[in-house]
Amino acid sequence: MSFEITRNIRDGRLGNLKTKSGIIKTPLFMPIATRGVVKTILPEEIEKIGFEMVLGNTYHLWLKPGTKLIKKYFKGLHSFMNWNKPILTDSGGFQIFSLGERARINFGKSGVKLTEKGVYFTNHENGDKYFMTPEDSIQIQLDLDADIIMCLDECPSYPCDHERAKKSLELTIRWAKRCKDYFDKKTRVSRKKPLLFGIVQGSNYKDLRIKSAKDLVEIGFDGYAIGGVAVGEPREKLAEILKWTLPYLPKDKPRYLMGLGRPEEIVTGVLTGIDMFDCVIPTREGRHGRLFAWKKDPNKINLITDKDFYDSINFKKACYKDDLNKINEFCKCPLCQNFSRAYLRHLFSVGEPLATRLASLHNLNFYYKLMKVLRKTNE
RNA sequence: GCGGCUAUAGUUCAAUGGUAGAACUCCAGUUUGUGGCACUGGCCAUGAGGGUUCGAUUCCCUCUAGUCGCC
Repeated sequence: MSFEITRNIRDGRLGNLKTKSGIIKTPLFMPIATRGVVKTILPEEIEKIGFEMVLGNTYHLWLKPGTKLIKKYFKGLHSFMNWNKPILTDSGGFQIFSLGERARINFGKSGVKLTEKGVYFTNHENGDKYFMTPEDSIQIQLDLDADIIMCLDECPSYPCDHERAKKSLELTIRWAKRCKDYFDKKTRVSRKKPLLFGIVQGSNYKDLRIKSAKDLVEIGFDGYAIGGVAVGEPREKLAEILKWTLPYLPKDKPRYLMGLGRPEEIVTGVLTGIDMFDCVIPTREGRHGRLFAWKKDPNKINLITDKDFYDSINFKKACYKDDLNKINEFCKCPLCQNFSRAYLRHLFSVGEPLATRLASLHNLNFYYKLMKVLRKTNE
């Protein structure tokens, strides 16, 4: 397990991340395969675009189909979903809290209850009651045979006062220690160990972010994630939080900004020193008709100086009904190579599933190209 | 030709002698460790003419259009 820095981008790094399923280039973006599938997209298509790692979700996969099936009959998520490159699994912490709101809508109450030992929550789809400890989360992720696994954390929403944020991150730190202890015990004899990442919390308070980072580093992880970002705080807070936190994280370990983001936020992240990203934006917005388009040739863009490099266009709009142009002249995806704006708008307007597939493929191509350009920046 | 029925938003349908509602479309916005096609807003209507009435989209008459039945 190592993180080899090969080049510098300003304060950040460009490197190779070694996992048990292979060495992959950073900075990288992970498409989200919550339920063991990047919605509507085949693994071979993900790989063809260039992505080297996807994100699976402990929460969803635990509820359905359950780890018994995946572990016993498939020996892990790779074989189950037919993806043999690296997989990162989220711990489930974020979903228990973010989907608590959905459970509230469906069943009248969120059902989320935190205790020192673990968290009680309600399945947002059918109302079933569950209890998960930090140890459970690690065990599920080991059963899924992920390459990078995350500590169970509490992710408070915004706004969150200082006292609550402090209590929350202290619980997250105690849970992180338990995750690490359990992980070490369970992987002592393993030849191919996954990497275990800790998650920095602390809302948007400088002292708490620093404390969180220091305490995690003291426990010692294979990588460090920045969590609790893009939960409703003002956008300009992102760069601030990164600048507070990153100096306290070891330079020879990968840093992962959880859940982000928009293209310009990913640029900010890379330039500040983030190595890994994941986000629902390319796939979810694609499914809803919004597509990213380069304003100029991405191979000629300087992302350090050029802040206005793309458009985000809603192709459900009637103004594209008779638009015979390609979606984006700079894109090499199947949609842009073969179809018109009018055709895509038609597919969306009649609700054909191919619309969401083509749009997801397009946006994933955009995000991959963005990462590729960022890896070349200041080469 | 005779008789019945209908006429409300771009479309399909509500309601009412006193501010005309909904769904879809359309228009705008939202989506950040996934919501399987979502969410939040917004625009747009009583076929035409006359009568009764303080007031008619509503009741009455004529016309027009559609629709069904009969010859």
